Amino acid sequence: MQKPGLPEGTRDFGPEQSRKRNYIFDTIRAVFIKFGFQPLETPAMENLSTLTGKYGDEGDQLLFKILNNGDFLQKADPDALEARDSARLASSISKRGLRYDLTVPFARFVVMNRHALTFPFKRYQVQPVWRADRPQKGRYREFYQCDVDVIGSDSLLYEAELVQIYDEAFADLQLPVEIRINNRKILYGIAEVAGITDRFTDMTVAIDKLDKIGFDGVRKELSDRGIPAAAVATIEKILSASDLEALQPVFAASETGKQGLEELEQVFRYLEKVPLRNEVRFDITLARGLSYYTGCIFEVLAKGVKMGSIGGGGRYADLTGVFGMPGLSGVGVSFGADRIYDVLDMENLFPDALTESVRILFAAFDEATHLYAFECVSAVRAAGIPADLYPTPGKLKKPFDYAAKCNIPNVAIIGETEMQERTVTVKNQQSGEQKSMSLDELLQYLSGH
RNA sequence: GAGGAUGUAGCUCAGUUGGUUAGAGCGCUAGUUUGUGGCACUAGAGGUCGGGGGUUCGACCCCCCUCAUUCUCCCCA
Repeated sequence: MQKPGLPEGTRDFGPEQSRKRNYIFDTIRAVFIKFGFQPLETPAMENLSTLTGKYGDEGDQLLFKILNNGDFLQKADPDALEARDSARLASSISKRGLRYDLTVPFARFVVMNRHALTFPFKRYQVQPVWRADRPQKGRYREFYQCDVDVIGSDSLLYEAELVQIYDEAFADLQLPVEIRINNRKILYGIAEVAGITDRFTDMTVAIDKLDKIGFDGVRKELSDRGIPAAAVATIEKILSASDLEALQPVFAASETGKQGLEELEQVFRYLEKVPLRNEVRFDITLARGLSYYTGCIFEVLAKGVKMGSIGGGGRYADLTGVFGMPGLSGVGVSFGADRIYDVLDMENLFPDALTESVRILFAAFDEATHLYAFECVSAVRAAGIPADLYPTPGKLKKPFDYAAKCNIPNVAIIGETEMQERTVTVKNQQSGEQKSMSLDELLQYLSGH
């Protein structure tokens, strides 16, 4: 006999967890649909050529690769095999990999189906993704993303809609969040003003850590990355500006920076027109890792909870370009369902009703009454009410025990008398109240209890 | 990729400086007037102590190796 186990960083979801997860998915999906997004599903695996080079060097290393079928070593690169060079060998023995996110497969889909799509194309996608990261708290190797993207328009209307979607979905989930927004062009403008456009990435990585390591830490990080002291001083001065207005004079010398400012102002002009239930905040230090973002970027943090971001996204001016379809701008955001689950669980924010499986359990005493009970449970089900029949007739201890453990609120007792009178005796598990009623009365009773 | 922690019953964990037959709680099964659950009581099943090697008269305990899980850093949802 072998010991059963699960691969590192993956999990089973039992009935209760699944119900809670579906609650999250359903809530988010309903908002997506309301905003006019259309469903899309893509395969778990993609050609590696589709995935590699889209997420930076680190991302490439986190891709799960799938071993080719058949006698793959026969066709393996003999030199790489001899040299034990895994990186080089991989391409000759693996041509497919598990998807790393939902955005790149979406871009591939758009390019392949451009003839059939009407732009701007709004799609949502709720599927698992896989990353060969070292698992830890709030980080898994298999996790779900709920993505919404619009492709084929550079209108800032969509940035505003996506903020609204975040706001509404988290309000529906009763989870207070802070939605942070920034613009890649503002970050580039900082680099321009500081005269270090060649060190743009180093700069963003460093200032992204501001709320974690403070100004002193950022200063050190910038210096360590070889950015001159004068530039560090300039950056620090710009970072201390907390609102958009204060940045106006700073970007007098940066066309890109100015443009970033204008974009954010436009987004806020839209948002001023609608009521929002969560805090939306401009955060100049927000950077985000993925290299394809070009305009607005977003991040969502749960308030008062120690957990990484539970959502993020941004504008990418030319994601489809690598697949041979340039000039198509897109913007999208993602909900990290598994982290949202962890936060809702920690904060006890799941609705109580989620634990209920069926409304009523039928229990009978012998073969004859069991048959009548089967008739009854079928009638209840036919009325669209979830119901169950305990499989073995006999003493009532077992079915009552079962009902208690499965959180079933009503138990119907079916005995000789009930069968004769064509009634059922229903006990409410919570109040202990018990009464006899006809089947019609039962249906009415159940729709209320 | 770097570093730490933990592996003992189905689950959560005790286990003395190394000493006879390895424990508890929960869960499970069966009972406690054969038409009534959560509670209580009684009885019972269930472990090659992650695996391999070593030290020792003797190892759950000490040493080495290995596997698995988990946490932190990097990075991310």
